[in-house]
Amino acid sequence: MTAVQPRFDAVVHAPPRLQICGLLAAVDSMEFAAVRDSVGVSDSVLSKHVKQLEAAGYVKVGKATIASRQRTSLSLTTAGRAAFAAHVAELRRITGG
Amino acid sequence: MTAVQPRFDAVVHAPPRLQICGLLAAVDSMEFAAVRDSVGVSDSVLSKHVKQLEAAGYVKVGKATIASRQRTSLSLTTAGRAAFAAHVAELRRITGG
DNA sequence: GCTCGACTTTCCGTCATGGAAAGTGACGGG
DNA sequence: CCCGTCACTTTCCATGACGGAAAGTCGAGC
Repeated sequence: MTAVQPRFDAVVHAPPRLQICGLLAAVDSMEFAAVRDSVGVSDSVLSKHVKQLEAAGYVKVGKATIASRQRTSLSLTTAGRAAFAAHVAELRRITGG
Repeated sequence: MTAVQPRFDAVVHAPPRLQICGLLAAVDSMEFAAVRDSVGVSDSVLSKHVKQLEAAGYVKVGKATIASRQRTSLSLTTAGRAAFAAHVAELRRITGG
């Protein structure tokens, strides 16, 4: 049984962060700008939410200077994927999925 | 096509209210005390959340004096079921369900 | 040294939320 | 009839989360 233990996680539940996690869960990593545009928030707002996810140990921020341009890549950590999966499981439980 | 249009609904999204809607979606109606205990909140908190759901037209509150005891029953309105379904659909979309 | 791009942080006002406690209305008892 | 109880409701109050705007930071390049 690889069933995830449902666990409500407030850090993941907030709308903007749920979207961020949802996006990152589907890929290996995504760039800051791409996430910002997909989620539809401003730089400062995304930055602040990412900071919270990072503080929780859910997101890893990768800074890199590629082609003389600063590129910040975001990706979920193992803990982040686990927390997201657990939270999604809890949502399904609550919503009768 | 009985597909529900995904639509994020902040009123439904808040944890306590998501639980309330989840409970009510599964039944015809439930009593105030049962919901309060299932959700695990205090009288005042449940009352306030129910009030918000009622204001949004999602929940119908039925007052009845049965067996000399006040009984408040809660149930989702048609709009409430629609909003809940739409929100759940949106959550699935976001979480890659 | 200065500017630019790409984020970050700070500042600030607003709104949501929960706990505690007082308030309300309908009964049933004394 | 007045009183206490039950089952909620409302009010009061203290946090804390959020977002927008604007200033700040940092490496690259001119």
